[in-house]
Amino acid sequence: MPEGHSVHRIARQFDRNFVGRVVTASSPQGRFAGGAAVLTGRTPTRVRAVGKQMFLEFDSDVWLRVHLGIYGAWDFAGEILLDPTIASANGRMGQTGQRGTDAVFDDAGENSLASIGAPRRARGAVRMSEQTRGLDEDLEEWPPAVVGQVRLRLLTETMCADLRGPTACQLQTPDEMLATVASLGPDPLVDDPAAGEERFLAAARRKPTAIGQLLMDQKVVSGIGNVYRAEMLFRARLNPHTPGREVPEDVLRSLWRDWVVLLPIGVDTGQMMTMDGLDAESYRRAMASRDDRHWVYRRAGLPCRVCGTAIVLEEMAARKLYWCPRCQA
DNA sequence: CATCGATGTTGAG
DNA sequence: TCAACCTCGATGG
Repeated sequence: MPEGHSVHRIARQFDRNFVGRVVTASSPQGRFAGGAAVLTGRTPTRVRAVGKQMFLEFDSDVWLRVHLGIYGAWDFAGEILLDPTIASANGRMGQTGQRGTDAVFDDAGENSLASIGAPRRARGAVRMSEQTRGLDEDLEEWPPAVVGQVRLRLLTETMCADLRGPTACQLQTPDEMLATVASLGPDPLVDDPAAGEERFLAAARRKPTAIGQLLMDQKVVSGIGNVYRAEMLFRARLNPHTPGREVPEDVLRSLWRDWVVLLPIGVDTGQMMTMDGLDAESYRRAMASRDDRHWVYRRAGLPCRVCGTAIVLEEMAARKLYWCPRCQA
């Protein structure tokens, strides 16, 4: 489920909490036992996020590549050092350095600092109920009990990161990591924006493929998923079926520049906020509820926020596509 | 309790 | 084009 913004947020958490600290790695589920054995005793040295993929380097010259796919998520627990550059949507950002309680039990779902990736609303709720029953803080387990299917657990003295449900979790050599990165389209937070714009333009122009599919193609541009795709097309008032080669160059450039704007907002807020020009009350509502956050995504049959026409839902390349047939005619 | 669906990608046919 | 992958919260009976 995570689009590019989530991966950059996760990378920042690893940079803050794991880089420079020796880890113990394990695969409670067993499906990454070999990789965990290789990582144990090593120290993360740096982290890269490109599009929807994260690369964590360990000494020496071992890279962990993780792609969360549609189900994956990282759960963090322990004395989480919050990254000062990212905010928590529910305002608990300021409560740093606490084990368990606030950060872990944050129930903000996709916005939670404790769980980034697929929404994990109930996880926090479950533990909340235990706490409500009077769970003594001293009895909190460390390391935390494994819950569910954990592919990879990375443990430092103070932090625990559990990876579950990834599409990809593998070790790479430096060359393999570089080859993977080279296969990906430009990412506004990795590439120089001007250079990225040219790369995007070169990959999208002259293509017979619908722009709605090109935006989802990670070789064309990195990090855009189904939500940002639909929203960016609406913001550009562009028909999703327009072949890339028929999209005017200045419109293609504006699509890239819109991604340059939207991605950092997503990284900073933890939400795919794609509406702008809102008054204070509308903005508050949009940040509070996903139903009020988007122009067209998940709004099938509802009136377009601009023209009132019913939002269309159709399948494009086996993914749900939402758009306004009037605004995006 | 069973079934469905999701912010994704790969590879077979 | 479509099934498979993989996890779990939401939904419905």
